[in-house]
Amino acid sequence: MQESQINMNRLLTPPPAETHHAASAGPKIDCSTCLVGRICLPASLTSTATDCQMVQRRIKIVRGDHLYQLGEPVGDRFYAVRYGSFKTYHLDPGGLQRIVGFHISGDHMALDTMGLTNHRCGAIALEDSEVCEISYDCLHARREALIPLQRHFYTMLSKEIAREQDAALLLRNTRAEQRLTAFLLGISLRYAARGYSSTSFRLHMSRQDIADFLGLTPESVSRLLFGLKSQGLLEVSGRAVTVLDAAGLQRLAGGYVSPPPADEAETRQPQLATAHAA
Amino acid sequence: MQESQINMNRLLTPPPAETHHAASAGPKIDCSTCLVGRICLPASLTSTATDCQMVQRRIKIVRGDHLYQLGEPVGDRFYAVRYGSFKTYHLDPGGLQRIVGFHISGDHMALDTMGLTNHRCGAIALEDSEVCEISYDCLHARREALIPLQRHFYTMLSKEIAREQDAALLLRNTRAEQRLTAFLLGISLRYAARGYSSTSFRLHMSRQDIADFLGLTPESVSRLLFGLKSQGLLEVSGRAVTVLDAAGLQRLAGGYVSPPPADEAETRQPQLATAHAA
DNA sequence: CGGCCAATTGAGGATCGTCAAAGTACGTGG
DNA sequence: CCACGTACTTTGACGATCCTCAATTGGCCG
Repeated sequence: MQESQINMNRLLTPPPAETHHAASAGPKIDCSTCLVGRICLPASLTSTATDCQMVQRRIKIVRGDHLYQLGEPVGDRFYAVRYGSFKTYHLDPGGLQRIVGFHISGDHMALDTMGLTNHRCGAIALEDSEVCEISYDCLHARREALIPLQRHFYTMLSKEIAREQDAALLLRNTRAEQRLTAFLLGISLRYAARGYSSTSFRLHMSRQDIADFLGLTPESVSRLLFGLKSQGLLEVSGRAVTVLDAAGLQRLAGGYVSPPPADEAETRQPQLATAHAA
Repeated sequence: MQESQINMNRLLTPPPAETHHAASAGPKIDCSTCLVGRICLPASLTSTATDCQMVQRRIKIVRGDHLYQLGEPVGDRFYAVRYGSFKTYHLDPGGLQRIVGFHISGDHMALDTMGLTNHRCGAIALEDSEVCEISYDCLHARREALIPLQRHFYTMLSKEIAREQDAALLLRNTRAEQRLTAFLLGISLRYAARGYSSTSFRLHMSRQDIADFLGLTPESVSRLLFGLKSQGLLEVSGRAVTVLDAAGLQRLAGGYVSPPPADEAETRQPQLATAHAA
């Protein structure tokens, strides 16, 4: 966590009503007087938020600095942007930084970490900014007191978000062949995790559905499958698929898997590999 | 909700241990004997799940039938696939069905509806399948008793998922120009919602970041911006943007917006259009 | 003023979509 | 059991989109 007091590049950032000039842990932070309160929180909840000290402190981040690092342990908190803007990113399988999204005032960040132990994304300030740090404690008596079932529920939600992020990552950064390969490998892995054969399975969806999911056309899917067949990587007959060379497919997929298995993909270690520019 | 007793296309679906042949609301459903229990739930939680009657009933769905419809009101429940497979879809701005994802045994569905009132996606069985219906009630004493702050928190998470889904939708189905336009309009809308000018603003991120986020190259972004400029739709100078013809941009974006504003995109009414089966 | 990074511009080419048609699987009905 | 119709899948030719590579311009900071 970084803080600072310098401020520049303030084209769109009106000076906040009253700013504490460091990570301020003042007695009580009043959400009802916050200029972005109506975006960040329903009006009916601002007084509640103030009462239970939802915002524990405000943090200033200098342009270019991290609010939180990728892989960093998650504290029991998330953030709301008070002013300024951020980008969040994660690393693709090649270890390159890839944008997940942009966040401006009123937006929330690190919501996807609720059920995780480490940050999946890093957050960098695009300009000098300030965020409100919000603790989960105000939402539950105490996080440690969460019943395991609830905890698991949160984890599921976080992974749902992670799944969508990974799907978007794949769509943004890969070519058709790589995308399809990653898709097939994903299916294979998921079946394997459930005790089915990972090398011989049936695609229950149509080519149209696969194409749609991968941002392609059915014709392309068909041609690409033929291509993989020609390379001796798999056997395809209609919807029946047999993986012949899993390692070869892995190589083609280049570390991507889509969609990730439902519950078995823990915080993955981004391993460095061949780097290719955008 | 549909149920049936016929079963076919069972290439990958071993007969579940003991199957109730309709939507069965038997006294207690035992998760510890379920074959997918280890995928769907941590082993340490299966007995807890059984005790608090987490799974209220099991539902059979015939191939091609909906588990839930798009736009349908959300009951306080979500689903786990017991066997079979599903696709989830939503409609693009043109009203066409677009795949969100595929789900096989052990996967969860409708998790993204926790904080919503209506289903954002429809779910269709790709083969004869069975799901476990799980109530939120086991996670909290009673959903109605949720404190407003918690409710809002859930809503935020759901919208986070929705945001990611929409981003993926955009990436899959649009061309570069449409994508960039949708991006700019999204920025504009978000600024407007925060009281800033929606017609004149500054892009705080680099062209590289924009390109990365949209699955393009910086060169393309640059060219496309020039194109929009040539069409008289906006004025660009470095990172400063002035929208000249918002209506024209809307037309180009074709109903897409990326990313959706943080909190103002409520449950959209899906208009029925061409439907095509699995 | 000079250096560095970001942004632009240009030329060429690979990828993948579009359109059209033929082939195949599957379920239905005779 | 076989014929038929429908929907899905494959195959082919062509073209647009967008990436790649390279060089130039512009802006910001020391």
